[in-house]
Amino acid sequence: MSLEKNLKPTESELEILQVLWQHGPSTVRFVHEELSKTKEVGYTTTLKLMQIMGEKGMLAADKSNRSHVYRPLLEEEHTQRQLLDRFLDSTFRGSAMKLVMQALGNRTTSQEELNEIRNLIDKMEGGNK
Amino acid sequence: MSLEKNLKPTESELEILQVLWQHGPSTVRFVHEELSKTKEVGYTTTLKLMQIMGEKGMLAADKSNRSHVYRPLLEEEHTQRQLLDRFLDSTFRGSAMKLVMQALGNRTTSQEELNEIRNLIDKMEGGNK
DNA sequence: AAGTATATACGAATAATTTCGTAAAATGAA
DNA sequence: TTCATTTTACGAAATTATTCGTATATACTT
Repeated sequence: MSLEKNLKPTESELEILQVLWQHGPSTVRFVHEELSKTKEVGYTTTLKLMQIMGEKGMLAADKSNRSHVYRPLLEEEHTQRQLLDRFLDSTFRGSAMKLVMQALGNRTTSQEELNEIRNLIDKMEGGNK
Repeated sequence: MSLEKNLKPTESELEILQVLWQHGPSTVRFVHEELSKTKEVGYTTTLKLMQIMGEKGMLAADKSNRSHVYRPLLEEEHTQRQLLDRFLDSTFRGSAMKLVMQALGNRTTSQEELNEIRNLIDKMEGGNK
């Protein structure tokens, strides 16, 4: 009975969600300008996408003003988690290990971040024994 | 000028690649039977997909026998890496840390695997200082 | 009020992906 | 050889995702 259905955002939808997660509730105009920073896209395209996302239950719109303000109904971590699970399955045949190794390997990760990860591992070991 | 172009396999194509990576060069029949274990799909659908993948340069076929034997032209780790990079960007806005934390958190990971990861981190720290 | 700018509504074209029917070729069995 | 089975070839339908043109509504400016 979760409010958050198992909606899998498409590539484009995810881009929009990212803007909303990062900047909070926004107008189509704002989202569109953010997207425009990294790719060529028409305004009505963005609008249409956000309307569709509304129908799908991914976004809610405050329509009290002329410029509707949209907010995400999907929670960021939850969605990431869901996408990660799928990705893990489809790309790494479920091996979280291989994924983590690849994600860390050949990538510069700060000392601080490495420590955070180490802490997490320590905690997990504690819980496992 | 790499032989391995920046081909992004689709969802279905990836499923086929996984079978080939895991089992080595195979006939359409074999791949199809593997896929059938987890989903409903027609034989000619699998065939068609593999033929398309051939055209795209993802697979090569040995046609000397009646049953063609396909092998992947995309290297597993390289492809995973490429997909991981995209996924990281689109889903975690580039934060490898967040991805790793999510991948490890709330997931049972064996002691052995945790140690491997710890080793990798140690090695990375060495290289960073 | 008239004109301009900006917003949403709506429908539909385009593109990408997946699916499969049907036919023809190759093989094996009766 | 004849019939049944399995395979590839080919085309196209069905589905999903993306894009955008055009119309209409709303607000702002002069």
